[in-house]
Amino acid sequence: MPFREILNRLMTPGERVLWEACLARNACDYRKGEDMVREGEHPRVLHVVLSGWVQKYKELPDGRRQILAIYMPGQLCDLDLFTVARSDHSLAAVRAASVAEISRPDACALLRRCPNITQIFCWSELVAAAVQREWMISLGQRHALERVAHLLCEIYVRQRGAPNPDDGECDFFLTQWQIAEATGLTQVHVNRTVQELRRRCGVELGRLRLRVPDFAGLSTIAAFNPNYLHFGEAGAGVDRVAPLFETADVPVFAGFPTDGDRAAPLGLLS
Amino acid sequence: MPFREILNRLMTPGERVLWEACLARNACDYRKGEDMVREGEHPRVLHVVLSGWVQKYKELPDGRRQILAIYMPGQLCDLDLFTVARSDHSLAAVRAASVAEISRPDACALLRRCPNITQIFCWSELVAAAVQREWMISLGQRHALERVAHLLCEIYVRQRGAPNPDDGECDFFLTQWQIAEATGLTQVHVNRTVQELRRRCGVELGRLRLRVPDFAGLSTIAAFNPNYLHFGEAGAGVDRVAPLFETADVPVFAGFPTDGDRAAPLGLLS
DNA sequence: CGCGACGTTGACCTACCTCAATTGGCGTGG
DNA sequence: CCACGCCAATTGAGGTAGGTCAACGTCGCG
Repeated sequence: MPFREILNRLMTPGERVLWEACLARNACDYRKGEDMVREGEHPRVLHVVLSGWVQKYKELPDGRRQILAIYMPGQLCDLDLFTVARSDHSLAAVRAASVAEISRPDACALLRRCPNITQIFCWSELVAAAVQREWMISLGQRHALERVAHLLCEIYVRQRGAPNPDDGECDFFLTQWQIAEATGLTQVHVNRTVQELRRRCGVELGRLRLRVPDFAGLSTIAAFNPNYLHFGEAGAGVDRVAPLFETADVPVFAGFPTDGDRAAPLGLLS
Repeated sequence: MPFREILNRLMTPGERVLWEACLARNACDYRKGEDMVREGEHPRVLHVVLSGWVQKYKELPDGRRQILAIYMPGQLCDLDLFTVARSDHSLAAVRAASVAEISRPDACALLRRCPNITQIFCWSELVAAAVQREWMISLGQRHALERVAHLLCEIYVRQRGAPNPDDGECDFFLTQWQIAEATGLTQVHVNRTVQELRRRCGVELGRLRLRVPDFAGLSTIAAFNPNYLHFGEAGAGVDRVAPLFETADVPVFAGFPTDGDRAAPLGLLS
């Protein structure tokens, strides 16, 4: 269930036209590893993946680097930068990638005109946060084998959808070095771990493809539970975001203080 | 710069009254470790910390547990649950804590009435995401000493504000076991690490307090850079969230397709 | 006074890291 | 079409940060 299918399902045809026109205005190509946004910069534009994958990462002063998220075609990478004076992370191409850059005014105008699009991206931002939490468990609690298996499961499911027939394949653009940066392991140890997965359930990794002949086996190793991806909830999720965007001067609940009330705050928080 | 001060600065007095009235409607007390929301449950209410700390966590089938975030008084713990059919994480008291539970209808009504409050919490959700990213670097890249030092720095700064006079103290409600669950280490190793920090820069931890006689030293060990907390940007940040909430039927940009246009989508995304 | 929760210590172990060299595939230029 | 060079994957040997297990100390509280 690739993200762009979700978008197609959630946008009206009219919205889709506006959205794609917006994307078409300014597309950029990046080479492998090239930075699109660097930590500390003032963000000027929003980035939407058109083709290839994009990585969000952060690095320590001494060069250690952690990949924080992977974005696939259709995904908006940095809604958060909309609201922040200087970026607290970097964005780079995983390998050759094409990315639409949307200027702030264009984005504002579009979102203002299509509240539904705003809601879709707010919702997808929440899903991205859920994915981050799942990565935190990997980094903090899972062993190397589980970590790598879990990453493969996630990437597979994000492209092919949840309950899958065994044996299938999908794109896979990360090098073993990048897997290492995403999982907090060493490139060498990732290599050994991948070999172990090959041995145990026939996973094939290479030539930019991932083949999974035994998804059940792989997801058992990973203790993979796809709920956190919130598939199948997209429509309902977006609807539930809606209340945040409605404004009305309604009474909040019975006995509620009115705006005229200028009583001192209760000082509840201690 | 505790979160509740930020709230006070950003809300109008009128909003503050409404907000606190909302909090006052239903306050609950929890004991140490008691769950407020369990993974997989359908979330019914939003939780705002009144006193004590709250932890967001997730656990693996075999019981390994990762603390994902710590919430302090004034913070809304689970805006994301607003939009989700079943929670993908759990919420529990770090130790005895008092928490306001806001029903969905109340929350909708309040947010509808005070868009500014919605914006404040959307912004704070973005900051929470930034904190999560910083934790990911800890989990993936930092050594034990750096990890624990970084956690202490964060907790200290979140309570006392950014540039601090050396020597100060603050609340500290985590046990060493909980520090271990947050940092992905072992309780035993956390103990040894804390002792090392005591030796190196005189940190004192105990009796629910954290004393930091040499913050500069501690933050050097941690390579702590407080930018990710986005202090001092709260007001501007909230203003920048605003465009997401404005609706208008404006032309998006020159040459933009109109709603009448029902041309097929461009098929840009590949 | 006794119990339970936290913190502390020691001995031993292993999952993963480091360093370093080698192999294989692929795109490019001759 | 081949040769070169680059990038990614692989292999080996040896080291260490941090884990495991188990016991003991200490503080606060009922």
